[in-house]
Amino acid sequence: MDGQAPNLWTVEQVVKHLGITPRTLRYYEELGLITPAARTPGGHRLYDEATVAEVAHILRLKDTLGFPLREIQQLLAAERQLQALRESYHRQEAHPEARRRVLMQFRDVLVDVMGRIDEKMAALTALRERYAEKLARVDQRLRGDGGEQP
Amino acid sequence: MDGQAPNLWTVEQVVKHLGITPRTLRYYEELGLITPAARTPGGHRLYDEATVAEVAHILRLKDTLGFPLREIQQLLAAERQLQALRESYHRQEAHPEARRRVLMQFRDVLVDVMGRIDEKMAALTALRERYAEKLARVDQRLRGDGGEQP
DNA sequence: TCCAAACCTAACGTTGACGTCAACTTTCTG
DNA sequence: CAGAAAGTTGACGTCAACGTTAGGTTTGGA
Repeated sequence: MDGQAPNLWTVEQVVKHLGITPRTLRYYEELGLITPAARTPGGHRLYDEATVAEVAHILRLKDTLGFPLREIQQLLAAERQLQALRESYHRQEAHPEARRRVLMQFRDVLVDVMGRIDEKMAALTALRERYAEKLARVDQRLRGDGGEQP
Repeated sequence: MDGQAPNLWTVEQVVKHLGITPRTLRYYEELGLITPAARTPGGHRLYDEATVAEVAHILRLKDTLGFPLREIQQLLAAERQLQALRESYHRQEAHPEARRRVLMQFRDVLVDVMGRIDEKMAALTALRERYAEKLARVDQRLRGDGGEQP
């Protein structure tokens, strides 16, 4: 039922969209971060939108948070566990205790990540201020270029 | 004149203060990022407060901005150039044109760095929001733990 | 004075995140 | 239906940022 083709992406489309190389895609797969949604009869990888979005997310975590890929793997694992929980819930297979346990675990992961984000933001704010001050001084000296104290 | 000892730090003091290893300190020196203020008669490195602060700054740039050390080197070079300008200014050796040129160059560096900081902050804000939403949903499900829609 | 702890230089090793090449196979396009 | 372009697996190469080991020298405290 629902024979709708789920709109699959080729390797080339994904890497051009995200500005990466095929090697990166395969490396992430090798580490278990992603799994191509399908293969062509000949073995070429095909990705669905969700996986493309996940790769974009991985890149953000890596580049802006500086997380190593192994940690990102833990994070994604937790998110997937929650997703699995959501689905088991749909099928009414959720033992309330187990359900609660998974939710608490995921909560811990979330709190940890958000704490690290906040740390980064604080450090970035301090850095920004430092450079903003320097910039203000430089601009002042460039403007009133007479002979003030340095 | 002014024979005040400038309060020097040993390698051990620096690394314990900053949570790094001696190897890191030597590596940064190898790259030209820092220079120990002095050596003991026997050759042991000694650092002044300014250098310790610079190492702390390097670590922040590396960890929170994710800058590679070679780029940090450029940044520090620019800052030092400005410092040199400040000193030459004191000694009235500043050709106004050269002075202006250095100031403009440093300004460009500053604007570039601040732009990158702002990019990171924007990305971090988006990430934070994403996880905050997830956290809110999890908390809601943990609280009203009855049988709502997932 | 003696000795453990700290430090030195020089060199090779490791880890993460890919890059690159070889030798094919599949897929798209004219 | 040919040939170029894209993709496959497998393996080795690379680069940054240190870690580690070897073989000595210096230093500070009992």
